Amino acid sequence: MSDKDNKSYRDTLCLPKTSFAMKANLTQREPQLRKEWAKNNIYAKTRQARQGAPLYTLHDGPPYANGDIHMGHVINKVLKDFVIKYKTMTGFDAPYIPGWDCHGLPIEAKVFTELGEKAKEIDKLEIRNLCKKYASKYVKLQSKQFQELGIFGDFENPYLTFTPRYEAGILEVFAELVGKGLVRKQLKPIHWSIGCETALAEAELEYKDISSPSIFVNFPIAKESIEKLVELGLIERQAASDKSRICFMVWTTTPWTLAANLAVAVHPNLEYKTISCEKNGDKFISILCAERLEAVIAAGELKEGQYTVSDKSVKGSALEGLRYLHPFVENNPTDKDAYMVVCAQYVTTEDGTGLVHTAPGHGAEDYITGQQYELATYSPVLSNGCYDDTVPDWLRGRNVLEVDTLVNDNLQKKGLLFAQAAITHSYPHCWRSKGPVIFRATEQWFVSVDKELPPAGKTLRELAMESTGKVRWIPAWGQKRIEGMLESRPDWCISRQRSWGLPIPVFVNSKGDALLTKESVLAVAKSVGEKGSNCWFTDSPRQLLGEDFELPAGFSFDDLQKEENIFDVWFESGCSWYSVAHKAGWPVPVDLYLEGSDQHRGWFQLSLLPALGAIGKAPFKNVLTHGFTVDEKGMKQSKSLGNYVNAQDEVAKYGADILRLWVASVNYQEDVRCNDELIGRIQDAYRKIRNTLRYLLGNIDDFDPNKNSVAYNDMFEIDKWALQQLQKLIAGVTDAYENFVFHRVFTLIHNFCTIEMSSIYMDVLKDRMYCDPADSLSRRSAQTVMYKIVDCLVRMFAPILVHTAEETWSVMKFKSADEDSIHFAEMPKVDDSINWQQEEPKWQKLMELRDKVLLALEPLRKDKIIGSNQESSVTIHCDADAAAVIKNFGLENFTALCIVSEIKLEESTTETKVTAEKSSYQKCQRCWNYWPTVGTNNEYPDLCERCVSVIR
RNA sequence: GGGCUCGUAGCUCAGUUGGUUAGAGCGCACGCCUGAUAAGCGUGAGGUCGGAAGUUCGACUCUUCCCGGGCCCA
Repeated sequence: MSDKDNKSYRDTLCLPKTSFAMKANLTQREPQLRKEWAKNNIYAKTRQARQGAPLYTLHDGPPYANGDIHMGHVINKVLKDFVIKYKTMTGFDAPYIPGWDCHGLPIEAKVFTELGEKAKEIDKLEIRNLCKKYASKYVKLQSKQFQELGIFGDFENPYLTFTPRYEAGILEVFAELVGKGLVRKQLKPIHWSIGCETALAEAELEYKDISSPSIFVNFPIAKESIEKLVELGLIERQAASDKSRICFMVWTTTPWTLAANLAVAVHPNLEYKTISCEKNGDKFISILCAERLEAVIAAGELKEGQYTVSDKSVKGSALEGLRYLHPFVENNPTDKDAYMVVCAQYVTTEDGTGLVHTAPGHGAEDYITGQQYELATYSPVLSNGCYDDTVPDWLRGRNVLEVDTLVNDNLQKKGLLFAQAAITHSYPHCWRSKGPVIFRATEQWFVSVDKELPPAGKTLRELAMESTGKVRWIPAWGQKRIEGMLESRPDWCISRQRSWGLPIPVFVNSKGDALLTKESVLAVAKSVGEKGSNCWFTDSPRQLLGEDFELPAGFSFDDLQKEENIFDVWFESGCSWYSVAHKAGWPVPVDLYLEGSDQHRGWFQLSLLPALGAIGKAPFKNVLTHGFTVDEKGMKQSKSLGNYVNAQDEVAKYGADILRLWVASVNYQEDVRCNDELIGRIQDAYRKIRNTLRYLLGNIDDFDPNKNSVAYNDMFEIDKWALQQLQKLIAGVTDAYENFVFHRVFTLIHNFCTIEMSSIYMDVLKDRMYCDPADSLSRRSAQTVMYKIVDCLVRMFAPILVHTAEETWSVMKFKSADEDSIHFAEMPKVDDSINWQQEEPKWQKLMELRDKVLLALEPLRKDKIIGSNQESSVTIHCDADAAAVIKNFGLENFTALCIVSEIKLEESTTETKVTAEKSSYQKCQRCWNYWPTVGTNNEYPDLCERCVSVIR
């Protein structure tokens, strides 16, 4: 038999035929598909297709409009797209309105950097316009990059936080909070540039090493507190009455802040001792942390014998409440308590004395401690860096950066300066004036979280804590996390002293009274909604509020100034549930917020608070979070570490569907390991799915479901099995999608393609599909099933492999639904008439037997007795049970299932055993089976009976 | 330093309320096929479940501590 003859039989076979290419060529095919989608307005059409259907609202959290998108964006947006597409395919009207966070310092800072020297001459409005331009540029860029991932949405009409409509919404929410009395003004220390006389944000600080004074200062303890120390046993009674001065020893590197000292902080759990010594003729007993003794002795250059240390020690908590005298301020300048020991967790033993000089008006931690102990936020420093009149006269009007020597001399004279030196340390400087930055308390606007608000009479914090139980958090620990944050969060400082943002609409009169009422805010909201927030800078108060606005008592338009604070951008994005969702007509709470787990503190919390304040409800029903991308070792990714994965590069290299499949393959609830290799590996899985489709499509090329379908009951057993497996798959995939467990969708589909399809069903089917007559029941039975499988598979992975699904849909000759795009189609549902559970035990036994058969062939193959399975003849020595299973199934069917030429059954009492040998029959040159009928036909001596009948 | 969280084969994932020799797919190795062919099939080797201690008759599953990550704070 020559090759040529073989060829002639080849032509009598029904081999797979399809235009669906094996090679995906995603990077070229995908852009073409997207062009088609754009041309056909795919998103608008999806919405039309679901008009009137129940809404499913996923509200997009706005990414910051700066820079290229990265892998974090990819995960976030692709997950959202999975949800939107899945919900659409299950019959919901699932709109997606993408948004961008456009205001804020990073953009303003970039614009300043780009301007360079020119920045100083440019006015606020011009800066704002440049910022708007900058933000718009990146909105456009990111929008394009998102769409390149195959994401559908209203990218023509995204929400941008700088638009008048959005800004007005923020003010409308703010008005509610104002109306409920939640907004108040309070002093708070912030970074202050003396050179620029302006507040600075963290991002505007440059850290430089400078030399600062390092001084150890004794704060004399008040008489009544000395008595307590005696009671504690830390001070001996005799010592208390002799001429020693008993002090708390503190350490500082900013002597100028001593003028604003209001407290001394200790760590409640550290041990404190006394050191007694004589220095410069003064006798001291100083209290300090036991662990710092050695360092302090060294700093004071005390020699052995010049000092004694107490044996007794007390915990810091025992010192709480003890009082001292300020070293140079005679009377407490504030209207609140001062000059006592307080406890703070941040006190360390790394430097200093373990007693921390605390000036609530001049330090972040000091401020928090001050709040806890109800101290004043005392900051006797003017905007130009000079002391005000509340300090001792020898400091008044002096620049705080030039008084270190004065302070030291004063302390020296009083004998309170234990030691002084210089240290070099990193210290923040202003990025523009380059001078050192100070902490200075300024008036800021706050949203109170502990003030009761009408009508419930509960605080925002209480409402927030109650609301978390009503939200479904995915994963569930999100609830604990956000509750922890809500429990401990301070009042929300919503004001910033910048240009690029929405102004806080506060007016002040010359007496310094602020005009901020629900009505005034709503009046400004109207102006802003019409003209945009630039009007705050261009219009007069009268214009902003409107001619008919009724000013409250004490205010007149002739005496009204505008404040120039802007909102914290978090307040802006925290109002999106109103500015976007509510204004789009969606019911609030919306169905789903879906962001990275950092947003528990960020967007989730800061959307929850305004919503509770304004409407008394959380803005979301479900909150789903995902983890962060890390490198292959699980470490944080960064450009500087060199383990950064560039999202654009990956899309360009592999195509969007590969990235999307990768997102679907990982458990996003945890950190996601990610590098080029890991993404590249997903291509294998993609190819398996693609080839499975290709094979199925190739085998139904001549199948018209309307004409050739076979009823379930008339099908071959293995075809029924395949349909049963499909139902099982649909059930699993549906459940996984419903619960947002996309990696289970991936695993289920991938395993289905690999095991049920490729390695079992499609392999078993070859003989029937290729060799039986084209229009035979056996082929039509299998084709009915394969058609159904393609149809269901493509729908099930459509939300993930958006391009490949569309491509598949387009090559399907007979579509089961008359939709132009797979993305309008519906998800398959389980066919309840097919009871797959019932058949499972039977099939499990059959498959186990099949495995035993296949295993028995291996030795023959190894010994080169057979090559393919078809060359073998198998004998199964099986128990009655197994024999029954096989007989019931049909020996012929089982032989086909194993793809061998012959199986003989021999009942045996022992354990089931399979033996195999080379078939004694001849090989049919058409179907390659070794069957007894080969050679029985004279006309075709090289064919089996079946093949003879087919080619006749 | 604090809150939350994660750590099962090379990779991605399963492992119900603690209970037989810890599973799957991929990858890898070896072999087969050459009528899915830059495809397809089979077989096999890989984990003692981050580490230690404890509770228990019995723990990957519970407790404590430690190590190493991540997010958010300080």
